Amino acid sequence: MHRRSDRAAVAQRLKAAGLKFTHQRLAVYEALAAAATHPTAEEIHGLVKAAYPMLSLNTVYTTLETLQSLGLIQQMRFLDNTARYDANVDAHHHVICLACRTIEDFGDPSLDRVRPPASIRRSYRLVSHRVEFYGYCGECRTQGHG
Amino acid sequence: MHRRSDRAAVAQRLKAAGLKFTHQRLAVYEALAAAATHPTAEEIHGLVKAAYPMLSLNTVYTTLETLQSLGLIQQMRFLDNTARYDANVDAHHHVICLACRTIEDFGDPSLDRVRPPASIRRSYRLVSHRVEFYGYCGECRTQGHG
DNA sequence: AAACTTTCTAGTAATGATTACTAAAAAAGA
DNA sequence: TCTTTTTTAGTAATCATTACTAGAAAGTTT
Repeated sequence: MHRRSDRAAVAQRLKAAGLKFTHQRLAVYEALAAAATHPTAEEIHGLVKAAYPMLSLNTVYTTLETLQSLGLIQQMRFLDNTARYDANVDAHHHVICLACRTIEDFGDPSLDRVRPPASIRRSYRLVSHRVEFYGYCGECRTQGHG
Repeated sequence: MHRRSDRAAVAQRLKAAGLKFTHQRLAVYEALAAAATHPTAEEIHGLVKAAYPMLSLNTVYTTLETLQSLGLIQQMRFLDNTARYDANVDAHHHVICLACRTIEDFGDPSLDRVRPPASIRRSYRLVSHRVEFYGYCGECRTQGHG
């Protein structure tokens, strides 16, 4: 999840877009790339503050927006009204636990290939898709939820 | 979309749950059932106010929550940070236009049958899933967006 | 490296969506 | 009708996110 090339990729993409390469941008990106979960802006802020105590939540928001516009990360929304972020921009899908709301990623070539009906394909120029599964994870079930 | 049985279904489900059958609840449900789009709470409020001018936005929120907990409607979130609602609780999927953000429903039996990898099926008790396609609708493309 | 130019950050304030609280109104039952 | 309980409408509070701006940092030129 945290290859050495990531840092270079961020620098390169920022440069190509005429943007500056800053500690804050790298810190936000690396925190997200290292996270196994899909943190919210506030959670990312908490992660990064250990190393950069004065980095503001506001900067986390603008940095996430910047990284997203460069295609380095993606934003997604599930059950709650907070945006969650993911440094994995490859096609992948999600399972969301309805009890603890944990979100797990997985890849699946057969899900990558699904297509909508022909009528939809005719009227839209499609660029991506995503499959979300909802259920109850093993841990929540052993605790009697779901 | 607006079968006569809907009204009776609402009354019945409310009764079964020990809740009261009110004008407001019916009005919210019927506005949503009649809508071809996936309105936000605020949009529903706008729709309902024509008939019930003093119905508050607050009541729309609590009513939507009530109807959702009874399984009569469903809430979903896509690109923006507002919840959208749908009276269609049957399995169905969505295409979202990245330019105008319109959301279109469609049914597709083959998409209803997709399953995640075995490892996920082993660890989760799955209850539902949903496929979301992102792209650009015909109208936006003729206007040069996407 | 110093000076210069431009972009970025941090802080505060503002906005927008949603929830909390509560007195008064409406529904359901006796 | 009277009583009991739930619901509504209104206001205020909260949470996520965006707007604005002066000072700080990055990149560039000398």
